[in-house]
Amino acid sequence: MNTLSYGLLSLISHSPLSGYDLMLKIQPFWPAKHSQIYPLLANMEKENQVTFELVSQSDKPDKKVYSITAEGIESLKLWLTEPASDPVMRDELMLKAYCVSFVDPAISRKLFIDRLEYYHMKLQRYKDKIANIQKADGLKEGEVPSYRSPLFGAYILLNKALMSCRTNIEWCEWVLSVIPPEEK
Amino acid sequence: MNTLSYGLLSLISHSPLSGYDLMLKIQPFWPAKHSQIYPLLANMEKENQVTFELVSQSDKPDKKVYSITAEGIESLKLWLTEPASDPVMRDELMLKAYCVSFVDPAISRKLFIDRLEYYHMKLQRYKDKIANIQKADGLKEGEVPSYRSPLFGAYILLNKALMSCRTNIEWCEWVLSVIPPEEK
DNA sequence: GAGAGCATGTAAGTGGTTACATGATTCC
DNA sequence: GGAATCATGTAACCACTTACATGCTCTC
Repeated sequence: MNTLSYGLLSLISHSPLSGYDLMLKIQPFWPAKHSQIYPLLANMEKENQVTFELVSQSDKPDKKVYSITAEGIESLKLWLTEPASDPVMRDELMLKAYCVSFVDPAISRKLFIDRLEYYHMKLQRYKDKIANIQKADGLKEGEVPSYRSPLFGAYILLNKALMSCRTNIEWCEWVLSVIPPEEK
Repeated sequence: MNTLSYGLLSLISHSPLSGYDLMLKIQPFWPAKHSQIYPLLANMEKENQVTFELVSQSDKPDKKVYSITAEGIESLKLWLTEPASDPVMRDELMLKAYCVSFVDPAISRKLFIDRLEYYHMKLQRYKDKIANIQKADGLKEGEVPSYRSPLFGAYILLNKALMSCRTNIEWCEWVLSVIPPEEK
């Protein structure tokens, strides 16, 4: 059971999901490819943390839908009592930013303009998701789901994503404002 | 030449550094252990991206101090013209946050209190560093080094670190304000 | 019929961590 | 003498990515 396994278990704990669904859902919090996820699910099934059910679909291929077991819930609770390890952020733009002085402002600006676009795209997606949660829980704007609501976790996470995204946008715009517009 | 190699090259481009120094300096932007860095430096030396000089020290063990070559500078410039790959963030706290509802508020609170302390520590370190840069470049509070200054990159990066840190602190405090204080 | 999305898996290779190994120097 | 920091390296292992492989279903 590594960190990604616990992450998958977290998602499954809220509602049964297929490996494919898990792969899509976990991206914002812990990027992982399907090739990493499927073997972990098989292991967790062997260790009775999850069970699966084969679900036939008429409009799509069949799938394995995983559910958490009582044993899995206990593992999750135990894991939550342990301190979280330090966050790891790896961003090539940070490395490039360190030596932008070597190249023309136009080249530097492009890096930050691209990144700005990336964050604007993310921002819109997070906004949509948070609106969905509020609709699902019948909440008004800015109202927070109750601590015991299964949506509480998703809500605080989306807020974090939203806040980080806005900060990143602010930073990119500031950097663009301090890079000279042109140079020959 | 992978991303970490270019990151090392970025740092070396500003001033000659030993493998040990590089290991310490690159942590905030691209965490890496010495065991990963030393072999990459040896490779880059073989490919004439960097050269090293053995420096004897009286108060400390001898070291290899690496400098960038003309060829290395060209590689850096070329790398800067390529778009930066998407940032990767992996934070165990995000996964735990998703299922905090399963445990008592006291256990959840601890996770965020610990993280808050972590970010406060970081914040102080970044503040100190930014003050050092402004002193080194003879700048006033809020004044930005010129684009061509070798400190420009470090300055914008430290600002990013500072802003992100503050946003994370804000988020942790908000989460603590929406987790009920106790429960029996 | 081709392409895109859904769905699951394995194999090979790279990136990154932990552990092993050594040794100098300084401070307590 | 022991612990901490500086300094460099290798080996084994785990995490992660890319590529290979297969097949269903829907839309154009």
